Amino acid sequence: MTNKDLAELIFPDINKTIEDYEKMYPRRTIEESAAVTRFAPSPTGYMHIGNFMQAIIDFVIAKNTNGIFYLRNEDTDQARQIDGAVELIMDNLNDYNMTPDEYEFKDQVIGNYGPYIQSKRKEIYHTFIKHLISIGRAYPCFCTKEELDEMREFQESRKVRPGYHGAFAKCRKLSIEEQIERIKNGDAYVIRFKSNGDFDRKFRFIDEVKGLLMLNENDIDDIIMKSDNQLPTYHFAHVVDDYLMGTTHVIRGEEWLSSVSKHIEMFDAFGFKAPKYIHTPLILKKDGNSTRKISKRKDPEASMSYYSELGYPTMAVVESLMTIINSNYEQWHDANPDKSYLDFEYNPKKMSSSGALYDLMKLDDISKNIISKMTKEELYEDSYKWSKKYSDSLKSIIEKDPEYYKSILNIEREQVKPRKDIAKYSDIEGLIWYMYDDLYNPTDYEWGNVTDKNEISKILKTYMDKYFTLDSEEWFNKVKELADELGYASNMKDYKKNPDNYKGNVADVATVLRVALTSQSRTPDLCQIMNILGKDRILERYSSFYK
RNA sequence: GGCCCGUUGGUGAAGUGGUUUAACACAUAGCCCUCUCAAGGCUACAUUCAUGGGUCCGAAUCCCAUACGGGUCACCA
Repeated sequence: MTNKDLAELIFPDINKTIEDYEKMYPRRTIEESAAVTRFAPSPTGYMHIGNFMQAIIDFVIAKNTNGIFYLRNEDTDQARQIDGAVELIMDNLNDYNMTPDEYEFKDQVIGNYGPYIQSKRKEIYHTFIKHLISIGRAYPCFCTKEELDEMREFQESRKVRPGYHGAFAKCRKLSIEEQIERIKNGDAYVIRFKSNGDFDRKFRFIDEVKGLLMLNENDIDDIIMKSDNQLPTYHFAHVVDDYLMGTTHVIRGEEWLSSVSKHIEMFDAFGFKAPKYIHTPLILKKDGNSTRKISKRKDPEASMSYYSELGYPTMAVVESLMTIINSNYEQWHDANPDKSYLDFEYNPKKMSSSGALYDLMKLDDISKNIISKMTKEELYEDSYKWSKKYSDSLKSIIEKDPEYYKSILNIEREQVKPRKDIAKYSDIEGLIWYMYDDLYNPTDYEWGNVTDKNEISKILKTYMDKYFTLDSEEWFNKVKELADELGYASNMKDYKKNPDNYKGNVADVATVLRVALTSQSRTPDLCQIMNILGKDRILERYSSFYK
């Protein structure tokens, strides 16, 4: 009885070899410098901002080098599967214009290195495991959960390093005859990798972000195939898939750093070259006095849906993440305002190796700048698209009269330094509602210094009778004339010199005009608002204050 | 607990032994501009790079120790 017999017993239906698969998936014919990256989420119904940041890095590296960015669905844990999770990931990637070059979605396979869904790759994994068994680098383990728990307790009580290694790896000592007999007997088993490592020995590992690391060798016999005798664990699938799919750069969270010794040993066992690794820092969150990993349960901003729902332009989210990815991005972008972030050359060595707090204030700032630079058409398109998904009220406002809506968006837009007051599309309604008669039903007027009803009436009446104009050149001069006539200072400097000579100043007069028209004390350029509203509607709103 | 990673201001950070009296951006505060607001302009904001030692003519930058924070030790990825 040999290892081959054992392998044959476990996988009788597997006839292919590793070489067969290497022929099926030949090395990619791309330039030497081209990178192949992958986004490999597990479909748990949620897109985490940290994962998304990694996807951006994957995407940028691939685009930087004329390489390939592909999506792989890591669904080896059936228990955590959530319906619709794959759709959510695809939608998210599409929303951000990050459609992968290769992927598998709804029976559609794009790319020659699939299947891109791990649960459809069983035969491949089995072939590779069969090979490992036949060369004596993997074996069946019959330990029950109880036995393993007992082992762990024992290890803890004796303060020895926990895990299935060395003398604790009971099943690696079983003879082949014994193994075969127990399998024939129907005993449940998993397949474990047989480690040759020595924990006390170190090896050099280069992480593209952190640089040279001295890590302990792995000596744990990890499970590579679960007891369903079908699906592999992450560690094994990672090695097989990234080899076969030709991944050159693996971008993943820092939490994986402690498993690289396992992965490296497995790559070695097959004689495969391991990819480059970029272990990204965690995104953190300040919680009181301490910082912690941003959490799906506690922090809504951990989910990408948070940004979609509030209506941040996708580029704002991307750019804010780019500043974390490479902090020199912002300066580069200022120097190259017309270039896409995909032209920015990502450098893992410039990435911070400590966790970063994601700053929502910064996001707002970036977003305001981006929105201020959009044309009214672009803002209209984008905000309308958003409203259709997230805001019925904004949607109906827009649909009532798209041209009117655009004219409002255009206030203080087409100028050298455009207005920056919208950070996200959910802000819009609260900024423009008073421009709509059917929404305009104010209960509170934010009057300034002038509150006397008679005075307000007088200002409004006089304005409409004698000084009204929609000509932007003339507009403010007329307001000044109005101020003069009613005893308010039209010149601020004069007013500051002798405030007692006047009832107030031209700002007070303008405030009355503004509040009586919008109920708001803070609005964009009043002349532009008046132009959009038109004389009739202005008169209608003003006349309600007449005495 | 073992192993690994990290620690520059409120935040992201630049910085790799000598024009660093520590860039830049956000936030905050003040002033200016101004019909309000949003902007914009100007100014302020770390005598100091977690702490303590050391190496050196010279250290945020190199070395050691300590402290603190994080990750990981699953048939989860």
